Amino acid sequence: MKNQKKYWLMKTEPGSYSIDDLQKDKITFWSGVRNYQARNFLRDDIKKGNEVLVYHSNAEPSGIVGVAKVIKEGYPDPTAFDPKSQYFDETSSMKDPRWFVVDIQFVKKFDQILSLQDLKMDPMLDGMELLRKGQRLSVLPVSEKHFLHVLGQASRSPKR
DNA sequence: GCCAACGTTGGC
DNA sequence: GCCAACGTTGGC
Repeated sequence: MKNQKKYWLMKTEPGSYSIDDLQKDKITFWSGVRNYQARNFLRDDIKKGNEVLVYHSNAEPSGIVGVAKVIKEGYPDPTAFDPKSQYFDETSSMKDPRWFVVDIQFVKKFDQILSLQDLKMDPMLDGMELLRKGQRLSVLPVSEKHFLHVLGQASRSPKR
């Protein structure tokens, strides 16, 4: 069976790259992922046209801040080959690249962040990978049901 | 800054 | 292959 996952969540620390940076850049390559499970998603499973929830971690508050779309599938992470990059990895070679990236394009920034606290309190999101205790993966699959629900929550009129 | 919950490394 | 030591992530 082909892998049919279509929706993903990608974490970033807004201090290093935020949704605002993505909105400004329009397109970026999602670099610096140095975890094998996340690498496998980037290399094998994430397809052109897939949609991505952008998540701010180590933020105030942490939470989902917007949506992006995959426009180019996995290819070797150029920062792994760059000795000047903080993501440089001498064990990754051009011939046998160890780390991968995808290109994503900005789609939208939510009017209000969906904080981790909001997400945890939402019974519709029970079972969401992101909310699993100890979950540290920076690239995660999201079910269609959860993805659509998050979009719905984000487009509601702001709480006051 | 603390620390739980991971993932990775390397000795054996 | 086991597992202790170490490093990292990320909430709080």
